[in-house]
Amino acid sequence: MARLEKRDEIARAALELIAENGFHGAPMAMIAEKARVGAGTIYRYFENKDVLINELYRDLEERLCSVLMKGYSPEKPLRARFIHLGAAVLRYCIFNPLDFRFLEQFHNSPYGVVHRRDKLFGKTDQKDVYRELFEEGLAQQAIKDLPMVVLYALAFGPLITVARDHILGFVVLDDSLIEHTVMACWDGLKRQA
Amino acid sequence: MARLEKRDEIARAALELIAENGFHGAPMAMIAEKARVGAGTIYRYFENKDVLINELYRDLEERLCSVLMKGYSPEKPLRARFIHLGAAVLRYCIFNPLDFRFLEQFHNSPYGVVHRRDKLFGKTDQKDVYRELFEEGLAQQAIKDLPMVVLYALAFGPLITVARDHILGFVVLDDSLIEHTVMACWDGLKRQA
Amino acid sequence: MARLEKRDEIARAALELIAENGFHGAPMAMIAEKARVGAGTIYRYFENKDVLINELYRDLEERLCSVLMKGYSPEKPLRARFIHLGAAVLRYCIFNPLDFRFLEQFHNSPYGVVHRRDKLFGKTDQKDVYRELFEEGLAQQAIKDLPMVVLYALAFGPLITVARDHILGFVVLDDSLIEHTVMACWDGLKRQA
Amino acid sequence: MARLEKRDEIARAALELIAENGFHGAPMAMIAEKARVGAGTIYRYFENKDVLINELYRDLEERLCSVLMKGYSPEKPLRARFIHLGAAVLRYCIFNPLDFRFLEQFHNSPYGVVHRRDKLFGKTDQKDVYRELFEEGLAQQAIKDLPMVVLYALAFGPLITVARDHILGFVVLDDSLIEHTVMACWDGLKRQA
DNA sequence: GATGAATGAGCGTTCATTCAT
DNA sequence: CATGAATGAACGCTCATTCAT
Repeated sequence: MARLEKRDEIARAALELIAENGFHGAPMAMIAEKARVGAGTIYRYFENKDVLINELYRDLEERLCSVLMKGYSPEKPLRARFIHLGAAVLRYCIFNPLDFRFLEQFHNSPYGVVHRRDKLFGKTDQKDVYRELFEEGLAQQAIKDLPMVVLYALAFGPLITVARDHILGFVVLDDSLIEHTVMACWDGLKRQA
Repeated sequence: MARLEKRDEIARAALELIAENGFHGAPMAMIAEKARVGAGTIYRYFENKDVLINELYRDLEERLCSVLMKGYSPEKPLRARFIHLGAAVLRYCIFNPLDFRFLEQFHNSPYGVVHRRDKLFGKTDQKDVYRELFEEGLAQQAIKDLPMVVLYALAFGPLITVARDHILGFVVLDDSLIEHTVMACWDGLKRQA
Repeated sequence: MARLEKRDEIARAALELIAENGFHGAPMAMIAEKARVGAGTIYRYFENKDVLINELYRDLEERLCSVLMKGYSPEKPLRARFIHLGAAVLRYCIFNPLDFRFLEQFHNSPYGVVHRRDKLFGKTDQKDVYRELFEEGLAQQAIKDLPMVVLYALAFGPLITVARDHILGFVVLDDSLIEHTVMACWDGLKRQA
Repeated sequence: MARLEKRDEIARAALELIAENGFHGAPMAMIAEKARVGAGTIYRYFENKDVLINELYRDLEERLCSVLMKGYSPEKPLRARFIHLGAAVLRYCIFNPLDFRFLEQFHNSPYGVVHRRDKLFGKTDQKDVYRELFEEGLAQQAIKDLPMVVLYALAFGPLITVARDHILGFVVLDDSLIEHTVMACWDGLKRQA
């Protein structure tokens, strides 16, 4: 098995177990077993459990980001772009429930806090398609004049909540409902007439 | 120290530690130490850690609920009532960050899932002021015709996100911003012209 | 409640719980509850758990001894006397399963060893009807010339085993079977032709 | 150290401590210390304390059984065979006092009750040399017509009692005394002329 | 005298991490 | 390199005993 394959095997196993059972329901030994490697082997690829979790998150963010950008065209109107992105996020979460569950675990933990702080206050220079979109909307006076953080909240807050409820079976999101939910988020963002 | 005082001492210590470090960062021994009682003492007041956590939640829910209803008048128009509730929730979270952090930990855990399921699908008969408000809004065709679960998401999703960001210091919510944020949530809910 | 009544209440509760659950399945708090007294109260009557257990045993031994002697007449022939005693022991055990279970727990524990040592090697001066009977049998050359300890074993070993099996439901001892079992023990003891 | 050596080290330590102090006087930490391994190591070899105890018993039963059968020839007369077995049991207990003390602890505990029930009422298909012997004796009308359970009691009850007393130093069993004791047990079993 | 709340050492068990093979 | 046996600190919880009321 090539080096990268083994790393992936471990990452997949870890993500799955953490998604299903939380950080504390995913002991390293269980991850090793699921990945069909020795327990010690994990430490050749990841310095320790914290590092493993953070790298898992990075991988996931990248994957999600590339999905979001598929079919995204900056020429379209703001609303259409927002709805494209929102629907893509929601669909990704729904069709990749393990990824979503992991993301939730991550965000709701000390890991997530640190990560979010870094993201909001520089420390990272990755361009953020949402930030761009919001800034453009602000410049055009198309969306409400609220702090960036609040705009994020209005856009993502409902999506995350609704995705979790779908995965838990509290609601069934079909294509139409996804669209309507994202449109409702837009209504929250946009300047009202 | 009176019985109730000691119970409260333990509850406060537990809530604080859980809020700050999560369930797994709040061992019983540490709770005992913080509450300045013996480790065994906790078990005179709470059958076990699970029960402690659930009672903490119950207490908190009650406290929050009574705050929400203070000054709530069912005669006011829908929008005004929604904004009253939303602003009250947000203010509570901001001024009681430990309570809020605890609530988040709780909701994002098996405890929370069970609780939410019971709440959504009967099993509890406490009347829910939000549900009533949404049902009235639906009947009046004032808010969007979406499943109850989605309405909750549109109403609470942004508030929770924004409350967390305030507590983490990513944004400062003053009275005006609180009001505007809640109004934006209402825009998300209400039927657009 | 008079002092002795309360002592008895505690003793009965303790015996019952120990019989049913073993020493470690009978916490002091549970004994107190069953005896309807405060946990601390037990310590007014018994210095500590060890003392309680030993006194329980003493009480029981006394009770058993008095039952054995009921209807015992030293004038009857050896065999008849032996059978009287053996059947009485067996019947007592069967009709007082809690007492028997307690005795077993006691004998099979460090308590029992100490007690037995004291009994065999003096330290106690209570006269022992069995010892007398055996000594008489030895003198008459009616029973086998074996050490006293072995004679005890031949007499009691089977009775204890069979009593336990009855209580556990592995066999049902009726009057006839009791008699035959005790007679078989006598066959073990007596000098064969 | 090889895997089996370490398992044995743990098993020996556990057996010794349990024999000397009972199940509750043999905490896992103490077993680990005596076996010179870490506390967690025990759990690589035995799922938990219950399993450890049951495996200890199994091992012991096997050892004892193989000793019993050494030199046992089914062609010999009943009495000779019985005496061979009885003397072998007694000798084993005397020369392996830790094993014997452990067996006693085991039999006098919930573990033992379950095990005995299974043994008496099927659930196990291992052939039992004693049962065979008794059945043959019954068929030949050589031993008393009593329930199997009572026959066991007459055969083993005295042996167990006497073995314990030897180990505790209350009597010294030499070869001659062993033989005479077992013969006395036979007298208890056999039909009297 | 009687109480029962409080204690804290001790229990069985888990698991992130190390290191000899 | 890869392994997985070994570790031991830490966990949730129990209970004999004490002592303020």
